[in-house]
Amino acid sequence: MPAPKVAPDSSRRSETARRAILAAAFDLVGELGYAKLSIEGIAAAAGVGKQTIYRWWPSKGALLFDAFLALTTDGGQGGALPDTGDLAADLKLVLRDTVDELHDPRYDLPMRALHTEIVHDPALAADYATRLDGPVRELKKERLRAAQRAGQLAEDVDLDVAVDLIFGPLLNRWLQRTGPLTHGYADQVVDTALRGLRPREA
Amino acid sequence: MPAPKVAPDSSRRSETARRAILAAAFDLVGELGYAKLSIEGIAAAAGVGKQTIYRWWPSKGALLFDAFLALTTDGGQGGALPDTGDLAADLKLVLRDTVDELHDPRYDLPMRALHTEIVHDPALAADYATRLDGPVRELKKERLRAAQRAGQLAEDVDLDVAVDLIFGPLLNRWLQRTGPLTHGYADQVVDTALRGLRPREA
Amino acid sequence: MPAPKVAPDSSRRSETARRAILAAAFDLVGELGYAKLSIEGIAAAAGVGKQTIYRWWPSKGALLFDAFLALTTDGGQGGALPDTGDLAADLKLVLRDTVDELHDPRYDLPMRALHTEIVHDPALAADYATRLDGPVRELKKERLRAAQRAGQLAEDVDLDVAVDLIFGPLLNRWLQRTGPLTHGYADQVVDTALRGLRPREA
Amino acid sequence: MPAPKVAPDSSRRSETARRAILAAAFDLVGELGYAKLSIEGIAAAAGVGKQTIYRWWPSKGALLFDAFLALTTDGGQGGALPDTGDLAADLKLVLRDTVDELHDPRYDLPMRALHTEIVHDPALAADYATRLDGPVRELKKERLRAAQRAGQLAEDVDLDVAVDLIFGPLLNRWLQRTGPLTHGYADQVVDTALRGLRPREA
DNA sequence: GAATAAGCGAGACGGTACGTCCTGTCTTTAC
DNA sequence: GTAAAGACAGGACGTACCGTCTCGCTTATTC
Repeated sequence: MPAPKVAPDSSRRSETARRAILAAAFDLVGELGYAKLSIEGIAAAAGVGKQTIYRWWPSKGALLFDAFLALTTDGGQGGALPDTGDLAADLKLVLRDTVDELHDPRYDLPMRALHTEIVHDPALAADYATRLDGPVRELKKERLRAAQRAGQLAEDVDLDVAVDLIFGPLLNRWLQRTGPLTHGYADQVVDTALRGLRPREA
Repeated sequence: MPAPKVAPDSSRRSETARRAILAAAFDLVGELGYAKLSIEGIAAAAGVGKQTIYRWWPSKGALLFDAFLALTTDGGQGGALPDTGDLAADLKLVLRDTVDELHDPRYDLPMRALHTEIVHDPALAADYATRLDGPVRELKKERLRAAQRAGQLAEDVDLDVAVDLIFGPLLNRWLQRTGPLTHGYADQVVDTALRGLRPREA
Repeated sequence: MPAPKVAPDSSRRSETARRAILAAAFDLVGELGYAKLSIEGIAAAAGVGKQTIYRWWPSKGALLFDAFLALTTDGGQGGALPDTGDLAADLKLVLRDTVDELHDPRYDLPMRALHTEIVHDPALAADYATRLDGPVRELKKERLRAAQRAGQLAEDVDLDVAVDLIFGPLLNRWLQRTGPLTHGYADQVVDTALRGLRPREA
Repeated sequence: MPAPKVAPDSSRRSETARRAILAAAFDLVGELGYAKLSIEGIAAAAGVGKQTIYRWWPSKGALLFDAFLALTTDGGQGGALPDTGDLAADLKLVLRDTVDELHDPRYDLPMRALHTEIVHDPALAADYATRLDGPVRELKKERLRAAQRAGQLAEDVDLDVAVDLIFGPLLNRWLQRTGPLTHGYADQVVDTALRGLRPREA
């Protein structure tokens, strides 16, 4: 074996530095955007040596991801989706909230940055699927399952496809700016996804 | 007026150089990926001075976009979507083709690169919407309109929303690698989008 | 013969352009200094195409030289050195004038630029020797010859060496800034050169 | 205080890099001449990043100067001028050596380059005066002082002026190529400077 | 007086170098 | 052995000019 690149001993790790780095990363990407974000800048803003970043994160994307995760976990509502019994209303509520969040400049740039890294880095994408998207998707599917039990959703629908249909369009429109991101659009997506495109049978 | 930054006189422009640059850009992004793509590299590969690139394109994204556009236009099928009378079958055909294309390494990296630039550059996004996505979307909507006339699609469906529902999920899954991108998935998306999520009324 | 690079037909030459170029060159080198002087800048300042400069001058140095020559010729006093019969006094007068001229910011930068080019370009140096330094040196030698006839200068002195001794030190001190350039220094040089360094014989 | 531009910590400086840079600079200017000397070229030849040059030297001239200084110091004879008791003979010896050195292609181009930079950069000129010209000039004056003590040089001669008269003409003729640079010329300069231009009194 | 040819302003071109910024590695010093 | 600090080799950035070239236009010959 040619020097297995011993993993750093995380027990000695400075929690202060870690937090400062994640905070600086999140702040800076919000200020400067993805293109102008640099490890050097993050290190300086965090009052940290560059090596401390390189020691613990394999890539800028991984760092960005952790910064996101820290944020989500810390203030995370973590809760399940609302269930008032009216599936359409509940979904519209959630999607409208998402619309609002995507309009928040505090999240806009960092999330765009994260998505960029995911697009180009399969390892990060896997991490994202496991640790961020996965849990959230599970909550969504849980709500849909409840709807199935309540007879509001077809039994034979693949829940992953359902989630893609309901939650994907918003993300697309936001990332690609193919159209305005409004509450109205959120409602239309929910209605259309639930009802389907075909005409009602007479 | 704040320094009008006179546009260069495009009548003097070298068509040879333009083509070499677009070809080099497309080839290089396919070879190296987005992260390692450099203007310097493109210039060298195209046998062109860097200034010739900076003179005519405002950003790496714009160049990438033009490279794409040139490709699409040149070999473009340009044609409308198939219309056999069976909407679901036709859509599945198109989506399956898209799946295959997204698996083609020749397009994978360049398209990821382009999408990245679009995510971060509103001006480019607008250009994309107008010149690439727009026309294609129009073709899609045309097929859907035909389906409406044939009574296969509800009259009151917003066609843009419909397009988003049908064609968006594939793109999302490809970009974010949230799941395998298969013909089966394409079929499921079409069926689910058309039929809707709700149980059939008895 | 491999394409003898036909010389341009100077009969068609635009006198307007020529003058504008020389004036712009002189002005710009005075403003910006040698290092920041560019052909492109001169062409722009003169309202002239770059090619018009490249057509008529082989190098930046040659152009600079012509600019100098034009200036000297136009306003040139051209006259001989003063001859009041008192060699030392006459030389001091001339050297003091030189000191003043070298302090004139209007001439300082351009002359430094010209000297730089001469140092590095033998062809230009030859031109300089023939067309600028030569005539002036001849006038100096003429004055010294008169002094010889008047018994104020040794008959066996090499006049070129004499000129070097009298006029060189000022130039050196100015170019290399090895000391202050004053009237007093000019006087000292003349006295010392004339009298020699040896003690008077008792 | 307007941005103190903190000086780099020279204790961390790499001696290897420093030496490689100075050597490369000296070699390259000898090969290519001043005009074609580039920081980029020096960095490449020295196997060094450009930044390492920009970090430690403020200008190309300063680097050139250090390259010279290193050379002089390393192999420097450092010694005083010869003193056989015969001032004229000793000076001729030294000047003839200088003539030979100025004909040595190994020194010609680098010295011309250095002089060019000095002419245009007062800060560098000051450095030159202090660290290179100064010490050498002191040695020259020391020899002249000895001559004064031996009664071979007038007591009231300003030694700086004397040095200028004796050593300046060679430099001038070399830089401006106003005439051939020979041993004979060196001898003539010494004789004329010592004896003066005036006829001997009967 | 029409044809032809040169000079002209303009500016795009393939290049080189600039000086800056950042990368990821390495070394030094302090804790 | 981690951390802050920062020098290092390397490489891309976007800009400025280089010297060449080609474009229409103007201006002189020359037939």
